[in-house]
Amino acid sequence: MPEGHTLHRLAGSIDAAFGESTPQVSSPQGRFADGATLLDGTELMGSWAHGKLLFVDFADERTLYVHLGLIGKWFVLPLPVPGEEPEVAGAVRLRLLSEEHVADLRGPMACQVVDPAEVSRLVGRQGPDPLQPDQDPDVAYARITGSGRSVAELLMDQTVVAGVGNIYRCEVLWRHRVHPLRPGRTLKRATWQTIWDDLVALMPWGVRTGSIITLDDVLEDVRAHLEAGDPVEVPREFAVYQRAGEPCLRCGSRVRHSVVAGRNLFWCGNCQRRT
DNA sequence: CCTCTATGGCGAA
DNA sequence: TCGCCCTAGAGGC
Repeated sequence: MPEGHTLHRLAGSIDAAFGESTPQVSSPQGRFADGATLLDGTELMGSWAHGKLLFVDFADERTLYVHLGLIGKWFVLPLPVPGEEPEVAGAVRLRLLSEEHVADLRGPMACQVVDPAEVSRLVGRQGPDPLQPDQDPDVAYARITGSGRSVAELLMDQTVVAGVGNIYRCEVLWRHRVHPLRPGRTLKRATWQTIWDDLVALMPWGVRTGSIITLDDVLEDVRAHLEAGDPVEVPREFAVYQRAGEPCLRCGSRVRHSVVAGRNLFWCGNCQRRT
């Protein structure tokens, strides 16, 4: 699940469930025992994200920094029975518990208590985040334009753009007909601006729904349901991601696949051009 | 039961 | 470029 939208959505959930309260903090699995002890009994001020980095601010300048990595998951749920702690299932690194909510964190790549200087350092290394206001896409373009690295690689580099993962990467390149293996230096400023604007438009729907939406017809459907106040179930449909060998939704040509820098890359060999 | 995979990222070679 | 870390769920036998 974890591309940037997941973390921003989580930050919102944690804020809503635990903001300005003092949850019990524990580490049922034991691997975050010291950190849990440090935070337990401290007021949780609020939660926020930059790209794929998630922060939970506690009092006394203590911040919980979490990176889900590839397989981490954090479930924030209302208690089935208020006031009654649910049993722990699986390897729960960190649990937040209030009278009304529980939040179980499993399998994160990073889970640690950091000070404000470390927060600045971590965020300072990140590129602009399409999910936040007042971000500067030129900071990203400055790193793209001179680079011999592929556009695919650059889009996944969190120091270039923060929050884009493999799905948004593959899909947004398809949407703008950009071949993923083009060197960054061949990407025109206007094309980058279009890609950035598209991420700014698309990713909030991921935050809203909890699912990555990159197909316009899916987006229209979801928008209509939300406006009507209907419950929405977002179909897991993509243009190229994990569709190797299937026909491109735009031109019918076969979707290509290759492993680049250890990650699956998908694109249409016909309508995504190298030039 | 086992093996494989995943929307990440790090460090060693 | 590769191996490795973290976890759960799916699929094969």
